[in-house]
Amino acid sequence: MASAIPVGFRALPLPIIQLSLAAVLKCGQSFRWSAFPLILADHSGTNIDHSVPTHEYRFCLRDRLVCLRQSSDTLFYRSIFPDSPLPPLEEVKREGETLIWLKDYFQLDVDLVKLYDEWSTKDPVFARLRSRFAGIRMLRQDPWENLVSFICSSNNNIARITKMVNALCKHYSPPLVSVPPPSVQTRLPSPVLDDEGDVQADAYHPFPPPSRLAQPDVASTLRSLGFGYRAEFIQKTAKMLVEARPSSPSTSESLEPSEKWLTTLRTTSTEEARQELLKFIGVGPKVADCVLLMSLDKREVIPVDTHVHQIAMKHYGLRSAAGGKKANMTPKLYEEVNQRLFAIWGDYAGWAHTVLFTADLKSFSSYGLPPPSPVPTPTKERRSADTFGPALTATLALTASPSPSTRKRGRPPASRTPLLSGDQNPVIDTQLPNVLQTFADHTESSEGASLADRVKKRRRVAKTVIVRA
DNA sequence: AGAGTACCGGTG
DNA sequence: ACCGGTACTC
Repeated sequence: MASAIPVGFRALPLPIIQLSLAAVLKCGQSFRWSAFPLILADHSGTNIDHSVPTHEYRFCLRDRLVCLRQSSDTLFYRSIFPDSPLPPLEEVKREGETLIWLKDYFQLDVDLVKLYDEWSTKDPVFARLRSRFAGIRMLRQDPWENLVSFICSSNNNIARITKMVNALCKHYSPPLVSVPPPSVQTRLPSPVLDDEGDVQADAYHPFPPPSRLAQPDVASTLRSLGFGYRAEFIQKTAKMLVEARPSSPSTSESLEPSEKWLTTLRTTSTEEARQELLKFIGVGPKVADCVLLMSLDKREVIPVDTHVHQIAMKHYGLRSAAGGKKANMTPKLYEEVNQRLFAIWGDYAGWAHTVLFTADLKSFSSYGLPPPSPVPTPTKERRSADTFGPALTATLALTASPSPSTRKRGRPPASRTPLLSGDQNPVIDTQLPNVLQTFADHTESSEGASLADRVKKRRRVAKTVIVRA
């Protein structure tokens, strides 16, 4: 049965193995996507029909709410604006913009299957996972939102980070639109009586700009919102950013200068960008690396936390001097883990790391069998005891990591096969010209700088930090 | 320099 | 206790 296009949506042909919304939007990259079930869970719990979307996902941008649904071979999208409905011509134009945003945000010009193939040949551990954890790719997020979100992430869990980020948006930016949740389809023809009049619309708030969070009272307010000690971090970081690049009074609608500056770090070297990020309060090695990877195009960067450390020890033969479970994450250890994993995965190591990381989330331990299926119900995030499923005790005969001087980081994109096959019917998007911004060719000249080195130097002394050549 | 500790909630 | 870390001190 040819899957019907949901009313109001447009269709983009896209195999689910290239992008699994269910996995990617809920695995701790972005914390601002909301998910709605579209189908009442049937009691058997089996035989889920993947030709029909099971969920709708929503994300609030500056000027529009983006709504997504996904079937096994199609991504459905639509936008909702404060002033909709729009004139037909205007709507076509705006949906074109949304499509461009989608391709950029999901980095759809990167062939994920090709990457999976490459990782599989290099890494038997990955090869065993790939079928169960397909479609997990790196988002290309807004750097400012990404930075704030991951300042929140320190010593924290996904559920709480999500609450915090949502509270922050609700408190510091006005609602853009209010939209009722999508209607749920029941399997049986007898419709459950839903008091149609009572369905309350959810308000969607964009992410607030730096200037809004730079105000002094923000710290105490965020504290009262449950941010803990991160409240001060956020306010101080916003203040630093705004003071370094003040907004001119006239800029109203576009990005603030500080946001634009953050985005320019996409075209700088990884090391240079990292040093800039480490200047901010509340940003240490882990958070900096998350931002580098998730919004600044540094796809080779592997953020190392205790879980990644565990994974490296369990599956990749990492035996640290200070090994053992209770080893503190020292800069030295951080670099060890980082280097070991980079040696295995190479250029897109950060992307590979995210697949493994997601696979290690308990909420994804039951992530469908091949081909990928949506996550059952958002369960609580937790690490699974036996990660990666049964029989993964393969000890790897790992070759020694390349010396720091030989390791190459940040090479230009490798695989760029277009995924989107075009020409469908009018409602379906045809292949658009590739308007996506491609990565700048930031070939590293500073290969010698090890993480251990760069972590040593601390913020505020950063003026002394010179990127080595 | 490198190790140790406090920190804000939440979870097990 | 443990935690998807960081700032600060010694």
